[in-house]
Amino acid sequence: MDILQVAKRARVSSATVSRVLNGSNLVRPATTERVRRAIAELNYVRNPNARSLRLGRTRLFGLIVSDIKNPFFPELIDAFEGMAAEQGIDVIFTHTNYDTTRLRSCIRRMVERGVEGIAIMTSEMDEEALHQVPVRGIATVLLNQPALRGKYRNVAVEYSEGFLEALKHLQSLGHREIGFIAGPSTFSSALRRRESWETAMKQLRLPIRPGRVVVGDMRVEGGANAMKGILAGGNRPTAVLATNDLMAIGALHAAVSAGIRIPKEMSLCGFDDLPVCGMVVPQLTTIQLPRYEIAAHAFEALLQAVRGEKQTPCAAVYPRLVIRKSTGPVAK
Amino acid sequence: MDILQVAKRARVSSATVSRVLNGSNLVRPATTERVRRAIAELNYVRNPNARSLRLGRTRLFGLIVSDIKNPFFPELIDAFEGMAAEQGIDVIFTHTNYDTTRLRSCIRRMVERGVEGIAIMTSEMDEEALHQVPVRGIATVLLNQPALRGKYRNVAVEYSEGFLEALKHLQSLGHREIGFIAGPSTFSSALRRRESWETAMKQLRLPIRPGRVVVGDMRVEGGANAMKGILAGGNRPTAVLATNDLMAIGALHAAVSAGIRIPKEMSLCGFDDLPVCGMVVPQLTTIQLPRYEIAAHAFEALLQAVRGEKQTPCAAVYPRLVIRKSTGPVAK
DNA sequence: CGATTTTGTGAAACCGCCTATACTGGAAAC
DNA sequence: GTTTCCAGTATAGGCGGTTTCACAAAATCG
Repeated sequence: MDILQVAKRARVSSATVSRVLNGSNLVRPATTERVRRAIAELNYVRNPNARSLRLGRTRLFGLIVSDIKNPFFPELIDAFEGMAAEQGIDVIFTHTNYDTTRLRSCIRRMVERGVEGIAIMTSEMDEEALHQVPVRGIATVLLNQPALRGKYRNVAVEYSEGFLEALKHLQSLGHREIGFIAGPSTFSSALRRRESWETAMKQLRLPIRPGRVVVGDMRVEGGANAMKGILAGGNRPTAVLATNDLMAIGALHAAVSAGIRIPKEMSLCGFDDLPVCGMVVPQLTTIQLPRYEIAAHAFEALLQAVRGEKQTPCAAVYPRLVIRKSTGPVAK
Repeated sequence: MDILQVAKRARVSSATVSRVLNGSNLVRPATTERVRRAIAELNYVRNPNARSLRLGRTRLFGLIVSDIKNPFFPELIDAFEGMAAEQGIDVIFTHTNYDTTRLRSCIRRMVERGVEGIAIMTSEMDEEALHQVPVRGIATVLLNQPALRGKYRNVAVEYSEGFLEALKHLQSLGHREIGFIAGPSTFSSALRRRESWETAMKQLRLPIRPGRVVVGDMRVEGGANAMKGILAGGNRPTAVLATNDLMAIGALHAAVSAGIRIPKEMSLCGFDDLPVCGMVVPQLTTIQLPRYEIAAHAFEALLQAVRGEKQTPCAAVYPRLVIRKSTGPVAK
């Protein structure tokens, strides 16, 4: 079922069929029509391998995420894939499970598959694994890896902005004693969020007291435990921020179990804005990570690189506060 | 950077390099070693297009889902992609947004890309769109499309089993007056769930009363409205099942807002077992759809087909009840 | 009406890899 | 010492497209 069959049926040469297929304007309308009909009649589909081989372009992007089950990623994938579809680009997709070794093999698979660009939207990173990529002229874009800025395209998340906005919101409600549920410092993103929180606290002259920062495991459980820790300590804060929504939800459970009413007796704010934030009671105030924007920037960067356009400088996205029901005026 | 460069450097012919690459055993070890070194030195990666073109095999599967943002799908994708990676198969991924037109173009893109198998895990379906696939000998597996059984491989979900188990559970708690929040009948999966519920109700001799079945839009909002409808009617049921978890959660919100305590005054049961079920208060009892199993069956079916093995008969998965905190003994 | 330009089409050369077939040199058999 | 055989390697063709270039047919012009 190749181009030659079509050519024969339309009584033209394969070259003409190819021209019709590619919308060349130097084929007579009548001929075009004949070819079109032959294509339809034979139900012909062109072979992308032959095409890519000849053209040296695959129109294929790779997308690597850490963990698709983490609700942060689906929206990102959704947006990325949608934009790709619009451009006639297919996306091959893999996930690493936060495993650097798997990241390596993912990258390798993509390179072997001949992708023209790779978006590595993982929280873990391995500079070694990246080395093989740029050598082959494959465009690469990373998520929030400022350390590698300059070498690779990067979509930066300006966490501080988000925390600043959230803290201002709490401050305006009268809160001054604010706790923080951090993540393990082995997660680069957790670490960065924690630093950004501290920066924002200092900027607003809010006190960071010992025992007010508790570490959780980034999951619901961990958030619950962290909140128990906070409640156990004396001098309870009037508001608590969490590194991510899952921990905020855990904290919510723990607080409710302890008989603390949210937001009446304590305000709570998460980070990420997962869909679940609107489903818990009370609905969770949170700092929204603009996932669509991240995907859009990443895709745009790859597209520019592939097209050989000049690269716009490193993109940044700004988290935004989403006020729901879990924050309120400080109890008198 | 082709095989010839490598051949030149290793002072052999391209044929020998190819043999080394493909693990042929008729190359002398010393030669193999020379070629290996040349490959490493040149950092050579073979061109998958040329390879696929020659071999007629792409080692590429397509995966189509309705909506990756629906938490039902990520786990499925995760499992599918994981199994594919183990087999050295890449996965190209698209989503339809429940749009039949998009399904068509998705399938088309996959066919053009030359996938060897397509898993169409969507809730919408269009038999027309499928026609082009088997013609090209591309393996296809559908999710829960009994109408097309026989023509295509199919992973069937035996909804009735799940409903039966849930209803027995409720029955054992003393419930007899059980309501149902259905989905729009335009969704084939919603329709099938509703029918299965009715079947199970009849089987257990439970009464299906008018006004007890309310339709929602499959989202949280719709569930809340449906519950309001149920509460507005007289003769309130003591337990309510929902077609999916999101609507069950909406129903939960509505019930709580109306001052009804769950599960003390009313039991509630969802369907799907999304991660969010464990995060709401009270945690939601639900019927679990075994997503990993679905993915596994689908992948296995494609793999068998591609390998030309004889097809095992149509696979089926059985939902299972997960009892949490939203169901309890009927109020006296 | 012949010369020149434009326009449409075909032949053939690739793209990088695999592999059937042909060939080589040396070991084994005679 | 020749023949036979075989492991190891090279040559060449083809997978299905695209594209350059050459050429024929039609259109334009003097």
